[in-house]
Amino acid sequence: MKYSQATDYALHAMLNLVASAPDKPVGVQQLAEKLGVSPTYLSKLMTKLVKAGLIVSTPGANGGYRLRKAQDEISFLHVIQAIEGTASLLECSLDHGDECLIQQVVRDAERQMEQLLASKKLSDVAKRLPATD
Amino acid sequence: MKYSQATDYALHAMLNLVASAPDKPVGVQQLAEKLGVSPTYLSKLMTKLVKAGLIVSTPGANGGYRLRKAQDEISFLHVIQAIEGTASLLECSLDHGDECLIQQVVRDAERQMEQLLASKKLSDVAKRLPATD
DNA sequence: CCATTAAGGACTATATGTATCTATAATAGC
DNA sequence: GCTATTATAGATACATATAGTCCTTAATGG
Repeated sequence: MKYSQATDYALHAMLNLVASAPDKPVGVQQLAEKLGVSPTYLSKLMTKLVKAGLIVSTPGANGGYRLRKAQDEISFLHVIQAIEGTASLLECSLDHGDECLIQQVVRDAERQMEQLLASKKLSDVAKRLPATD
Repeated sequence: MKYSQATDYALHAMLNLVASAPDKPVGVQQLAEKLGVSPTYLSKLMTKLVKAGLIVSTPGANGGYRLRKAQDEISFLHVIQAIEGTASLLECSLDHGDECLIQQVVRDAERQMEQLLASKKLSDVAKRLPATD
């Protein structure tokens, strides 16, 4: 089980936005160049982040993306779920009367992980960053 | 991000083995019937569990599968990793000098989840089971 | 020897992830 | 209003992973 590569791109793109001036939008071109991804592909991922309410986009000349909220209000979980979705890790395929005990265990574990990912904000990592990332 | 359906099958199959007599092997036919999966497909999953050292198989008449260790020594993590593998949740695609901070956060969260999954044994669920599962 | 059962290889189908290209819409600056 | 710039959306293509089938081989018990 792995996160998609898109999630990795998205997280790095978000950190780039954090490192940029908060008032000046960053274009997908610049972002794509830093991450070494194709602009058109990254563009789709950015759109997902927009729809998730994490960033805002402004089209047109001098347009681009910027954070919608403060960097200490955006968690890793926010970004990850914007890309990966919020589906549960394990869906029981059987139908044994009540709730599946196996499913419950896995969901507990999942919640544990999500709790940590929700507590980690972009600012936690950004403050330990050099110039690029 | 989701576990494959195969993981769900494997976990349920293991619990079935736990619920069965410890000396008498259970055939893939019976297991498949209970889980509602095709025997040939389930067979491949069982083989993975064998190779992971969780169960032993005996071919031939009256053959089948049985646990290799006690049920309180087999964790959810064992079963899950036997099917899903042990690859890390997020692999950083960039090469920024030192270790990627994003990756570190995700790995911490992953470890958190694995720790809980490792602490949950088959016996923890088995003792709260009715007849079937 | 024969019936039974697991293991393994080849193969197919479907879904998902990773893109690319083109067209459309919105915005800033002139 | 015109033009350049930039995000959005749709169609398409390709690779990989998942889910599943079928057939053959090997091992075991009676």
